[in-house]
Order: sequence, then structure tokens, then C-alpha cells
Amino acid sequence: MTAPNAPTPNLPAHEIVYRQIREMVLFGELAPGQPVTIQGLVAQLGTGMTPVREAIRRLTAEGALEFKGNRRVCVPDLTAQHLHELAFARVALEPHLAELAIKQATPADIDALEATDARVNAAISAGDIRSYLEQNYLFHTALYALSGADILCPMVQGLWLRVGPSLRIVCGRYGTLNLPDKHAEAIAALRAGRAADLSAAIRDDIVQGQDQIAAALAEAGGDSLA
Amino acid sequence: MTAPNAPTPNLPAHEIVYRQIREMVLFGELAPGQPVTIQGLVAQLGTGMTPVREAIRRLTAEGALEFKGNRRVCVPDLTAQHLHELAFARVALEPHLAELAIKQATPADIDALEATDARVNAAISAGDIRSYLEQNYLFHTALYALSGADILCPMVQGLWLRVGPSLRIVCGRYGTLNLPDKHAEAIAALRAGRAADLSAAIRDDIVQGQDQIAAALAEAGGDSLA
DNA sequence: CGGTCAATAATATGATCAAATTATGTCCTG
DNA sequence: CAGGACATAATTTGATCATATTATTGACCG
Repeated sequence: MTAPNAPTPNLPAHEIVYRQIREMVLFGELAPGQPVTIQGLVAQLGTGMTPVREAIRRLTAEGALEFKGNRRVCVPDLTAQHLHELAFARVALEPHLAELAIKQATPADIDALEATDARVNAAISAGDIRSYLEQNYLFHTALYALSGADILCPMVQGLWLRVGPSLRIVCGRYGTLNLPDKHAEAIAALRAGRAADLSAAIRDDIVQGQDQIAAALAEAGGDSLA
Repeated sequence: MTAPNAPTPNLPAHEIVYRQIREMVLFGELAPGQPVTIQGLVAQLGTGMTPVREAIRRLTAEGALEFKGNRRVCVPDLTAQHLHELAFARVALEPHLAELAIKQATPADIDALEATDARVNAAISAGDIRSYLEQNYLFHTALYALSGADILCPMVQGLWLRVGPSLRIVCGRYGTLNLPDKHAEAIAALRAGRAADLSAAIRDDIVQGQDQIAAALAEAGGDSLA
């Protein structure tokens, strides 16, 4: 009855809408500072306004969207201070999740991560920004998910949700050439069971990426990347 | 037409409802594992169901409520692992916020904190659990707010939102006698400008509190406090 | 003990109301 | 006479509610 590509017809509409808008933010379809209107999303996604409202509330709570004063919602525009806070939180949490993951990872898990990293490199070579953002996100997310941390993983995903739009801007402006890639070191450490090395690789990856955004922001002058 | 106690008629209803439910969770009016129905809240709060739906989505995103499979929402029941994750995140973030706060705090700010701490102690002496939870939350929140960290502060508040219900259970079960109170040390360090001491005091406060919950959970046997 | 039916609660749509922003026109000033 | 600013009106947008639809739960009957 349903089309073959309807894997989860039981999923509520607000969940679908939430994921759609979330991907728009994560992979840069919505730029920082860009206003987001409920009715615009209703028209764009072809659904009622209640699911859209609920999705926006959720994303606002996660920091992916921001209440801009008078009932106006937009994608947040990061300041240097915000970037600093995000870097601190990421360095505090993500290496720890990686260390937890090392105890749970099976060889099959590591192979899957390596395959994802190959797609990351392919995207970098091809200069495909969208694909790079997706696969890079997938690499980190999949690694952390191995930790089985029910609370910390969603927290970290919230941090990525805040960094996403700015990362997109930086990639679009300076290309995918000198992007951070400590993934190979991370995978090697994961295979060898060297927790400290894995932790360091992830930390370096984070710091490099954040430094690039910070540099772009400093070059842009003001508080904004827009 | 409206009652005299309508101080903010301009605030949207979903915001009001959100804060009401949030306080219920934070201060233990809703117990862990307790199911939360939309219509129950509609009847209890005397509002429409749309604001209630939006508030529930927001709280679910923050981890204060949990989607329990079949479109059922309830207050999460912490396992030992979840408690461990929360303790890690709190220790990673809250002492840092305290250190940031020390640079911004004015004498008036510190006096206000001391007044709040006095109310914490009064609540402990009186055995008033609800007041203790409120004032203790207020003490930490106000301290961290001094840091001016727009991203980290809401993150930490999300952590408190998850701990709240369990803390209430523990207080109700074992009383307010041997609760952690490193607040005096924290205030002294804050006045003296000793960042390391302040950081240590906050960390000890967190660890003691979490250890109490962990002990209660271990005594209860299973994964649950309920 | 299993299956079916009814009741209940959540999901989702559309309509209505209120608020805000934008655009326009007029008046005042240089 | 021209340009800008303020006030007002209109359109756009968000908030809320009432209602219909659907799925799940629990009970009752075979």
C-alpha cells in the first residue's frame, strides 16, 4: 500500500518535521541570522502548523534556533565568546565519549567508521561541502554513539547543532582544503585500544575546527560571520 | 477582567506553561517514572492543549521529560549509568562556570549569594525540602549566571533539570540533615578571589550530592529510585 | 486464553484573533 | 519646492482554540 521508501510510516509528523528542520540547520541550508517563519516552513514542508510549532520549540530548546525578541525565530549568529564556550564544552565532553567508546567498539564498528572517514576524505577531495559536513558529522556521532551514553550523546549533538551553520560558512568561504582531519589517527588509536591517543586525536580535531571558525570570525571583524 | 496577579500578560501562554511544568519537575512535584498526560496538564493548568504540547516538546528536548515509546510521556527514572554521566558533565562544566563568575562578581553579587545560602541553611534546619531544593538551585544558578556564559548556563540548567526529581526522592527519604554544603567555602573563595578554591568547593558540592543519590540508588537495589 | 470492540488520549488540521512590521501618504522643515 | 520623518493603515505572521481523526489500551465475550 505505502510506497517502498516509507520505512517508518508510524513516525509522528512533528518528529519528521523536526528532523527535516534539524538537517537544514546542521548542514547549512539555513544561514546564521536568517529568520525562520512558521508559515514559511508550513508552505515549504507541506504540513500543518502544529507539527512545525512543536519542532521549532524543540530546536529552540536545543539551541539550534533562537527566540529573537518579538516572537521572531532565527538561526543564531555566534559571537567569539559563544564559540569559546562551545569549544570548551566540546573538549570537555567529546574526548571522554571517545574513551568510553573504545571499550565497546567491535572490529565491525571500527570498519564502519573507517568507511565513513573514507567518504569524508572523498568529499574533501571533491570539494563537496554538503557531503563533507554530513559525513564528518556522521563519523563523530557514530563514534560517540558506541559509548552508549544516553545523556551525554544528545548533549554533544546539541553542541554540533550550534556549530553547524558557522562551519558551513567557513567551508564555503575558505574551501575544504585545510580542514581538520585527525580521523586517521583516531581510527588507529581505536584499533590499538590506546585510549589516551584517541582522546588526544579527538581533542585536536575539535580544536583545529574551532580555531578555523575563530580565525574566520576574526577576519570578518565584528561579532558576526554573516 | 484579569486577576490582579497577572504581572506579565504579554508573555505567551506556552512560555508560562513551560515554566510551570519545569518547576514541577525541578522541585519534585512530579516523581520519576510518573506518567504525564497532556489532558491532565490541560485540566490542571486551565489552558488549551497547544501550549501544553509545545511546553512538553521543549522539556523533552531538555531531558526533563521522556518519550516513553507509545506516545506516552513521563518523568525519567535515572539509572546508575545516567547518574554517572550527569556527574561527569556537571563536574566538567560547573566549576568552570564558577571560575568565570569570579572575574565578574561584584561585592553586591556576593552578598546576594550569601543571602541565598542563608535561606538554604534555614531550609535545612527546618527540614523544608521544597524550600531547600529551590534555594539551593537558586544559589548555583545565580553563581553561574555571573559568568555571563550564554550557552553553558542553559546547558547546566538542563543537567539540574534531570537531577531534580531524584534529589527530591533522596531528600524525602533521608531528610535534609547530611546534605552537601560547600557553599560557605565557595563564598569565602569567591570573596578572596581564589579561583582554584572556588572551583574545588563547587566540585566537592556536586560530588557529594551525586554520591548521596548514588548511595540511595544502590540501597534501593535496582536501576530505579521509584 | 485469545480476539474483538469500545473508550480514551494523543495527533493533526483549519479557523479565528491579536500583534507587529512594513508600506504609504501627508505634513513639516530646510 | 524637495526631502525626510512621523503617523496611520494594511498585510503578514504568530498564538490560541475547537474539532476531527487515528491509534492504543483495557475490558469483555467467545
